[in-house]
Amino acid sequence: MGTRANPRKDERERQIKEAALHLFSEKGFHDTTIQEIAEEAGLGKGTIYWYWDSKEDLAFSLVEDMLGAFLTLLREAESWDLPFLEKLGYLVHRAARLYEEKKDHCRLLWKFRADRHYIFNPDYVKKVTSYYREIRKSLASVIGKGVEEGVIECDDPHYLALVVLGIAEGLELEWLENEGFDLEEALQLVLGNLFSGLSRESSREHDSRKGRR
Amino acid sequence: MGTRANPRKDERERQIKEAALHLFSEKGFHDTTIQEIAEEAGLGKGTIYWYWDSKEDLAFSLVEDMLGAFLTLLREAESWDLPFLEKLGYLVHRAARLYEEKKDHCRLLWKFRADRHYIFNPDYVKKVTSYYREIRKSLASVIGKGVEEGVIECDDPHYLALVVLGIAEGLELEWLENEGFDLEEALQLVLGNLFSGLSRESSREHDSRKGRR
DNA sequence: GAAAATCGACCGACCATCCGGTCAAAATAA
DNA sequence: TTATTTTGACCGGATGGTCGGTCGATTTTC
Repeated sequence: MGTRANPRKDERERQIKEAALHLFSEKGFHDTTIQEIAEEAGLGKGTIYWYWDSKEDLAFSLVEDMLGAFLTLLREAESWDLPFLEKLGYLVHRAARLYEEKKDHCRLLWKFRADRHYIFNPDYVKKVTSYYREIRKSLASVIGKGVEEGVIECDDPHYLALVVLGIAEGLELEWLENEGFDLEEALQLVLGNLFSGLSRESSREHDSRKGRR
Repeated sequence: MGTRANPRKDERERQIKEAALHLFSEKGFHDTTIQEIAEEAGLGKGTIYWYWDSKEDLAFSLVEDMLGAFLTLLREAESWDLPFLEKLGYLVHRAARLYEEKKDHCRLLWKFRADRHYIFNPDYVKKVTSYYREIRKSLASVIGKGVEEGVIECDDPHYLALVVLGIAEGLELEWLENEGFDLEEALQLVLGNLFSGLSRESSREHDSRKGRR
């Protein structure tokens, strides 16, 4: 029994996601109502439930869009054939560009991040957590190659990945909250100095801080 | 109408704040109910409204406790009579200790931060924003003294303060989310390399990144 | 090719529930 | 007794999700 294809499916999903992204990123999960999303999309409330199972479900698809894009970039970076420091610089450039392109997604992730456990049910939380873990692993692998190359000294690339992601997130926050803040410039400044510190310290005999745990 | 002082006032406020801190920091603002706070404090729901005007009001007093403590530390630091790099190192030490002591406050601030505009009414938001502004100003002043001392080169201490706070917040997040992450060590590593980069670059002739906007 | 039958996208009134805040009354202290 | 403190039943507003129904488009039938 040939079920009819829905010719408007893509357009509807786009409409709804666009409206949801706009509202969630501005007001957070709890203060955005399905009613508002429907209104902004120019559709009836019930229509949203035709395409998604729940408010949670809709929200998650937006989270996944961003985390997936970022993870994809990192995976790509793992295979770039560049000297470590250049690779890192280019990665920062690409990441900053991605953030710029998906600024609303960034805002949304930020709003959801703190209490993702109380927005999402355990299954979704597991998925989100797994994205973050994969992101850390991928970055750790990039850093690990830098260690192999002998460019930096670091006993625990996974720890350093954590630090780098922390820096990135903190600066991302400043970028979101301060008009005119140049995210890429700040990242290059801080990470540049961090890694040049880690490489210099490995040639001199220095104190004990070498990105170990 | 000689109003009697309420001998239980302090104890009650402590009980309620303690319960609220615990619940807000764990579940965020929206998913914590007044009922739950009252239960955990071992009091009736109405009693909370004897001591505070609203849920918002109670939440704000906890935010203020932390922001106030941090700002006080920074103001103190402004008056320490130490060479810049030592002052900064000690400040990081003290800040890390404060965070450790008030870890639940940190969690709470973090949960509230993203959507403070939708938790608090405009008056409270103004107060919170003003705390953050004062914190930036105070840190910028500390950094400014480092510039005056000639220890670092930096065209815009206010911008650098933003970057440093971003780093601190990002690493704070990793610390909150990763058991065993040593916040002070990470901060010293990253800020140490950042500032030693900024001082080295000012003695050599280097490229254009010098913590300017 | 026109009428009839079927389908499925869409709608929005409605329901069940939740929760911040109120208040009258009870308990306690002075 | 009077003033203060505490309580929790109750109120009203809000909202996520449901579901019966509509209607235009597609398919079938003649």
